[in-house]
Amino acid sequence: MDPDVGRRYAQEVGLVLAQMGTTPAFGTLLGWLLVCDPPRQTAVQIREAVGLSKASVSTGMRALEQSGMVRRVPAEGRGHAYEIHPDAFTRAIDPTAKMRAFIDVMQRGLDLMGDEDAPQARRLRHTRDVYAYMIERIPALLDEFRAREAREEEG
Amino acid sequence: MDPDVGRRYAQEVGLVLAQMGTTPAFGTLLGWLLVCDPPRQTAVQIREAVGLSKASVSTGMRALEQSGMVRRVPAEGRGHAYEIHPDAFTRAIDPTAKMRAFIDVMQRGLDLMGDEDAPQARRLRHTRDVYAYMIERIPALLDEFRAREAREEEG
DNA sequence: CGTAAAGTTCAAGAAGTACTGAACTTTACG
DNA sequence: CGTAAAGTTCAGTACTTCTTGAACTTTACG
Repeated sequence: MDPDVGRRYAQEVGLVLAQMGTTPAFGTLLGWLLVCDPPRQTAVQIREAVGLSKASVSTGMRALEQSGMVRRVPAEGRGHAYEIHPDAFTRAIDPTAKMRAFIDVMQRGLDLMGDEDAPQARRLRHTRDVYAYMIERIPALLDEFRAREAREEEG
Repeated sequence: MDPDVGRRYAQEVGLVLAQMGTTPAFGTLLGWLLVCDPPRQTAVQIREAVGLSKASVSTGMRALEQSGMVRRVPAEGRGHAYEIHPDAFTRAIDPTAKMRAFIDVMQRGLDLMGDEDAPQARRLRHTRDVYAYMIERIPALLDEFRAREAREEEG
């Protein structure tokens, strides 16, 4: 991929991720690691590729590391390189996070009301229960996908 | 529920929703409509309850209406009242929205690469496919929940 | 049909946040 | 072991975005 195209794509990913609450820089770095060639790159390479400051690369890469999406690997010469985890998104970006937050705030409302079975609690109960059900079922879906993926790689 | 407790709870909901990209005022209004008694309230009542300006209530309620979470109902006397839809959250807050955004940006990366089967495209492909699979299966989960809910109301 | 309440719109101020330059610490080559 | 590259930290700046007061339009009661 053309380096210029890659840089712009990384920024696109940055925008998408930013709309989900990360900083643009965080998403840009992730976007670059998603498409870069070779897949392992040093901070200096990344910096030159995406055009962020040394400070932003340092802070952003640490956040990516802590979130478990990216890992450090030894590099020849000085410093170290970074590599995105193959299924970084499924590992770190929990699609049920939003639902959990809803469940929590609904439950808190029910606690404040005191009587969970009161008619006025219905609005809160319904929302809590829908999301609780979804979250309960989603892990099985992920397992199914992994099984299907494994089957395809054999066959 | 104590009016003061209700107001503070509405603000809590506002904070939770704000972390998902809405304005705090939007979430606060929604939070109030979740727990208020009576469930139908005029803009003036809402304004007094949550302590937002007339302007914020007006703008916020319109957004809630357009998102389909809240509907206007005729009020006695002047003006009109608002009422939250029983399953406002499941209707309007699509838990797959985030996944769709990821699928789109992964696909765009694959398009830029040209060759979808290239080894360097693997990182993009994997993420796209996981989320596509999840989205495909989630509607069935919602149906299951509704069926279960209907069964419980009979029994 | 006049008037006051209800509702809308928008410019301006306030508040929060992300990026970076610069100073500092750590690392490792020669 | 000196030095230069690599990496970290943080205060300041630039930017975006939410809220609101105020002026305006619409509604409906008397």
